[in-house]
Amino acid sequence: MPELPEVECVLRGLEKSLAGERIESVKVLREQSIACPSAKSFAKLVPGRVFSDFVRRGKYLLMSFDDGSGLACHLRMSGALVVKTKEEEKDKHLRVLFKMQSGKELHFEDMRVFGRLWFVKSSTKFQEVIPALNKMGPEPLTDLTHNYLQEKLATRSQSIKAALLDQELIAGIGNIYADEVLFLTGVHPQTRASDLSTAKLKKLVENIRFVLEQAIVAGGSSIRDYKDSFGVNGNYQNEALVYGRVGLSCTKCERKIERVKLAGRSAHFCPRCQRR
DNA sequence: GGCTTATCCTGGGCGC
DNA sequence: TGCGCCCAGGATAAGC
Repeated sequence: MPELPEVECVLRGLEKSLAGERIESVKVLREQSIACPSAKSFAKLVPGRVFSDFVRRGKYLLMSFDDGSGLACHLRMSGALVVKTKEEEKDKHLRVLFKMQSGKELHFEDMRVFGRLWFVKSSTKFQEVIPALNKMGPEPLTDLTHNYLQEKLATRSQSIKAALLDQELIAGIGNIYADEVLFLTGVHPQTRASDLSTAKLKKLVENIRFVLEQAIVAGGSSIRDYKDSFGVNGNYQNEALVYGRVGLSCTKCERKIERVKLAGRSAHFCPRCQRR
């Protein structure tokens, strides 16, 4: 499931493959995948545009065209943007097909149909069409500091796990990396967010950077449904320390990894290394 | 206002 | 083999 590192890997791949490419046609196979405008308008408005800039904000992919308009995408749980040739086999979960003038194809595949695409006119900013972008917290790789977290978490009574998943607090962290970061920091996921000491917050920020950077280097995670823009699975799942390891031994102390339901999500932790 | 829970959606895994 | 149930989770709406 794509989080910040996976989106970053997809973005880098798309930039390599599609910069300067002109879209010839668009076929929407599942109308639900288009958030804005209507699927019909989307298919009519996008052809003829040329990809120029590629930017990531949190888990959003923001792709600008040379005329100032743009294409935004959120992969949600199972979405993938894959560049293929027209000879390659079409995935059965193909939702939107972009054909380039050069013969390349961009496939938006999405098994669970949670992913969304937006077309943004040249006179409009991405933030005007996607309000979530206005409220999004700092980028963890570049702008996050422990002072910011300390200030924001001081009055939060919710769990630290729920807080890490809040995109308005920090952009881009999802369930997998939140669990990994908390394990490395030695913090139980159910710890009250306001209870973390300054030292723990400093360590938390360091570990957020470390885990996300490691995951990008590994090409993202392949736990469940993620693949990059070349259709290749990542390698980070081989390095996950707690996520998806319920009942297996902790890599530090050999206690069995446990799982609890928290904020509607499963939280994986070591009961000895992450005491409440 | 802060927080939790339900909802959307599909396929894989499991038990019967 | 086939059926039904449960689970996975990001964003958002609804409810407390």
